[in-house]
Amino acid sequence: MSTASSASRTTREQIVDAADQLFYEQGFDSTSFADIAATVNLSRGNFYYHFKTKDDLLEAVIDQRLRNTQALLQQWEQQGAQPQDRIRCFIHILIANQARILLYGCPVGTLTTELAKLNHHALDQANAVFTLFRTWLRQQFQAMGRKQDADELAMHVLGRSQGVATLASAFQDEKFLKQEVKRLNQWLQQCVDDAKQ
Amino acid sequence: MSTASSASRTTREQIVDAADQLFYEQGFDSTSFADIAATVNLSRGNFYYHFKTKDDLLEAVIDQRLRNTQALLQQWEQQGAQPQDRIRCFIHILIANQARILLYGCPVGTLTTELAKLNHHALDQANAVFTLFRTWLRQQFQAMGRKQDADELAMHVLGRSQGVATLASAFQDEKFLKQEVKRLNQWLQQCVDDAKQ
DNA sequence: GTCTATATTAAGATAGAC
DNA sequence: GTCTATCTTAATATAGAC
Repeated sequence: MSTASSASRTTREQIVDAADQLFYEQGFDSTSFADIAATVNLSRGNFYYHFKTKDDLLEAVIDQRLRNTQALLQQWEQQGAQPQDRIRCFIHILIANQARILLYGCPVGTLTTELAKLNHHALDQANAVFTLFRTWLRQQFQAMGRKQDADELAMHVLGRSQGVATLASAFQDEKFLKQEVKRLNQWLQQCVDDAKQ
Repeated sequence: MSTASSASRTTREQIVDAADQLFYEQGFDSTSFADIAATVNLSRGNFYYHFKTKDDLLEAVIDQRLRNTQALLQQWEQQGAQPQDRIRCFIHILIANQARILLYGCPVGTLTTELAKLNHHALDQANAVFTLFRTWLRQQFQAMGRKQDADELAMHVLGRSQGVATLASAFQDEKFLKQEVKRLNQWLQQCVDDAKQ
């Protein structure tokens, strides 16, 4: 079996990647093994050699999302000189991922919402992706000097982003998305100015 | 067949009510006819006398939601003396429906998100509920004197509410919900003050 | 590690008696 | 208008050959 550092991905990795994308585009429940098998050119039967159940596959997908999110946050940590610059990196994902957000909403929010309705045991694991963003954002606001209300501000930014993704997707409204990103950046600048006093 | 004004609801009305609630709690796709039939004490077979397909039932549910929303907006129109008071009625549904929002999120946002992923033809109809709120909110901001950016403000309020519902549900966080309602009301007051100048 | 064939289950939908 | 019984389909999951 090849390692993660190998040039070509293992079948297992291909399955997880395909599932990750399809769960985002079609939802977890309505994505069948047949859909995934077709994407990676694999027979349905062979599927179960890699994952015993669909829930096992979901866990692998969420684990991958958790790792990818942590890598992304570390990257932003390098990119932004000031904490407010790093928070702007977060806000900017709405622009960077605009096309997919308009079509499928936020990958984190839509999955947690679906799993909550399905009463699925993997819900806590899916919510952990939100917690990664929340904790990271809180650290940035703390670094900005907002010790008292850093978590409240983190949740505010996270919530605003969720709302933008949901409505932009519902109305297929790129202009709204850009307007709200501008508003969020203005709000953030106000935070910076307030902290300076 | 009894009329809508009859004291006891028709079987059809009972089915729509049960489906309305279950689609909200469990999602449209994962709610089966068996679930609904059990709720209204009806056999699965008899179901098809009232609705030919599950999609027909969905359309009836959304139609009911559209009518209920219009009635709600008319009610708020009466309740609030000033347009800002009426907008506060809208913001206040986050508090009034808090328990259900914490468990199941926003009924409008979660349905449109699900139908978008299912590529369901009833998506436009479901989005029309959003449009009812949007148009009504826009009218209130126009009445406040914000002729130029009334629609942008309406979308902003709608988006903020969506974000609050999504995150409050994910984190089961009543405190966050209340904080954000407070912030939203403060933001609205700022709008009122700006308009007076 | 991958394949084909098949078992199992659940859900949407129909037929026909009452 | 409601019932029971049944059809059909699709999806998860398994068995066993290669």
